[in-house]
Amino acid sequence: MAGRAGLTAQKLIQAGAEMADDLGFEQVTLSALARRFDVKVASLYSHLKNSEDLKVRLALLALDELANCAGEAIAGRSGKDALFALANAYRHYGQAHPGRFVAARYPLSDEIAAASSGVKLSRMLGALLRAYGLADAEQTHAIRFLGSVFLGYTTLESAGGFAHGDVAAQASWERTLAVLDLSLRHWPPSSAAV
Amino acid sequence: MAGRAGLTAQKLIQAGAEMADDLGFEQVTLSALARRFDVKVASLYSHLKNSEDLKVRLALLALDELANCAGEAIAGRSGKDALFALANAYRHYGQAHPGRFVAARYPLSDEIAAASSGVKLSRMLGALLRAYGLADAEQTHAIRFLGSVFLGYTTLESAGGFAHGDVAAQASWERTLAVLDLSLRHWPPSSAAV
DNA sequence: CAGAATATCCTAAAGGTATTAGGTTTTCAA
DNA sequence: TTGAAAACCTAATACCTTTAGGATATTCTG
Repeated sequence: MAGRAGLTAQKLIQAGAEMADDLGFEQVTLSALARRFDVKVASLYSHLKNSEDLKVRLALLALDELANCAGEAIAGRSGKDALFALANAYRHYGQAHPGRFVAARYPLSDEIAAASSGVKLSRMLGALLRAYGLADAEQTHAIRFLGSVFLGYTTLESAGGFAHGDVAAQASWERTLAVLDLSLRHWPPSSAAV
Repeated sequence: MAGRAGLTAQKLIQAGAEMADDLGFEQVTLSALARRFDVKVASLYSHLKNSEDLKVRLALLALDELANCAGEAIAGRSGKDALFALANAYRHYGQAHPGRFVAARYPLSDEIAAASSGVKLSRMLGALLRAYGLADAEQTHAIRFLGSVFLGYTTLESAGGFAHGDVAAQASWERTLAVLDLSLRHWPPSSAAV
């Protein structure tokens, strides 16, 4: 490798991730990144395709870190224990890395999403569900349900949705986890009405 | 009123909402809006404070429409019927107005959020919950849970999260509704573990 | 090791969006 | 009718993004 600043896509993404957590995902621009490395903006195009590419790679990084955290959390656990561990890992990642967490929700194309660690997360949920003994046909539904709750709750919480300071968010979270476990243990038959 | 184009904050917001549904929320810029009305960008500053103001007002419009839809849906219903009606209204609004739906998730400051129709939605959920006979202390938790599921599910669905085309999204939604009803009917006691 | 190939970084230029500071014209009301 | 207020404009500034093409350093190769 050559050059004077020793840039790398890796370094740029990493710096972008830190910048996202510090200043917010929307503040992570090519210009800001160039300033950070004391380099001209055009120079970044040797390492990144464009601005969109930067955001996508940040999303992929965040999804990967999230999947790793979740993976470590559920290691050696199963059933309710695994469910709670994964859920807590998910939530804690969002609290520790708010910018990356927003990045993880950046819309990806179908192909890119299919190759991302998002599918790892999805598979972990599937594996975790086996302990609950759901019918095969219900697996996908349950995975979607869990994903919805995790995404929705953490989004609301990180956006200050219910940070009124009054009722403890921690208590709501615990109730949410209990409800998830209860739902999976009593998963409804496919006769549900609209 | 004077001028030649007869602009109004109202008209601008309305046009912005339509533009959001047609082209995407992120495409709704002051420039695009000015082009639409064949007016110079600077002219918009007579009606809107700035770009942020536009987005906030679009968010408020969307939240208001959403609350109205939900309100109509639950009129004359209660319990499970009301829950399903509200949930379906929420989801259908998102499908009919994808751009506005994204706008509704635009982060608002605490004061603005407190004055938005988001609180109406929240109160509707609370009213709906009464039929389930939850303890007072559990109301807030349950509202947050429902809000999380609605937000999470519709976000994932509208983002193509599980639009793989294979497993029907409608079936997952029905299962989700059934699970919500079940959860509220068997709401766990406050002894939930972490 | 010399020269070629390549990757890195730069300057320059163009195009888009946002914002502010002024003017000019239109409308409305006293 | 005339003057204030509102609507709209020109002009200028400031970012951010992207492409084109040039210069320099590194690395590969013979």
